[in-house]
Amino acid sequence: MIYSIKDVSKISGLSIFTIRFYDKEGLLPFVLKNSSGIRVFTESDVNLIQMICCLKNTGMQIKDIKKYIDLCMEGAGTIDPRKKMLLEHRKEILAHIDSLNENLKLIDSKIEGYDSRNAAQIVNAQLKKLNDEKHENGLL
Amino acid sequence: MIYSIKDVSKISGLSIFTIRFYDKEGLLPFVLKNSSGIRVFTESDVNLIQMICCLKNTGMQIKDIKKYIDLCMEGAGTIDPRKKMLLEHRKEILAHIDSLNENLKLIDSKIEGYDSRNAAQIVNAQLKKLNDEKHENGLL
DNA sequence: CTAATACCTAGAGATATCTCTAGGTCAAGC
DNA sequence: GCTTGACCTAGAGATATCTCTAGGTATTAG
Repeated sequence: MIYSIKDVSKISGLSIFTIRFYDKEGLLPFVLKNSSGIRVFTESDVNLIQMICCLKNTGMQIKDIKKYIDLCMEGAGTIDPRKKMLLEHRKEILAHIDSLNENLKLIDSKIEGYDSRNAAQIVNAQLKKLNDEKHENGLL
Repeated sequence: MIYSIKDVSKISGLSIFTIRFYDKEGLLPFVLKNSSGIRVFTESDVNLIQMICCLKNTGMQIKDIKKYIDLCMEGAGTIDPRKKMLLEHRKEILAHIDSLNENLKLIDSKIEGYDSRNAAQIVNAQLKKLNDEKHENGLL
């Protein structure tokens, strides 16, 4: 099974422009071209592109993804440094998740604050209404 | 207690340049200047800046943070839309965390794959060594 | 044969977010 | 009075990541 750039765009969610841009940046050295100069993607190319998306989605910069891909192209001898990169990146993702959860606390407390302020406003409005009624009834 | 821009930089982790940039972008309409034109930050300014950092750290764009701050400046009447914004943003953060965890799975499986490939290589090396020894000993 | 379509490259433009520079003001200490 | 240091503004420059345009080629359907 081979894929056109359009196919890969649909599969990966990257725009065609972005795929070409990634190629220009050296992220896709494994993608071959046919005799007319058109990119022809294999199953394994698509898998690698999915991995690139995965790294990108988790915040890895293009230049670092390139380092990883370059290691992949060098063959099985680079499994150790590749694994090291992924473990390092893994740590950063976990730290990022922690940071998001931490920041979420402040946001949640803000939301709660708004709830209680709203509640206070409602209570105040009700008290005011009661008070007004008393005035109307000449009780105060 | 009042703070200089340098103090706020230390407290917030933002560079002085960034604080001024945020002010230029309209994120800090609450910060007053003294008669010499120097920014003077109050306790509550610092708190709001922490909130801005929190929104920024969780991926909110500056133009959206500005919308939130503008609502804050309008007073208590905007609590509902502010709360709505935060709830919406909260949802996005949770989705982002989910996406990170999802991508993490692929990365983890890749790391595992490297582990087993490494293990396989070690086994192969050992088998090769045994084989070589047998050859040396004339057993094969 | 021609027109439509999908692809190509090189390079310009866009976007978001800083980051820094130049040139100036102002207050404090010597 | 002068220097030093922290601050100011306006605007240029940097960075990362796309996004698009112009101009051209190859394939295919009518």
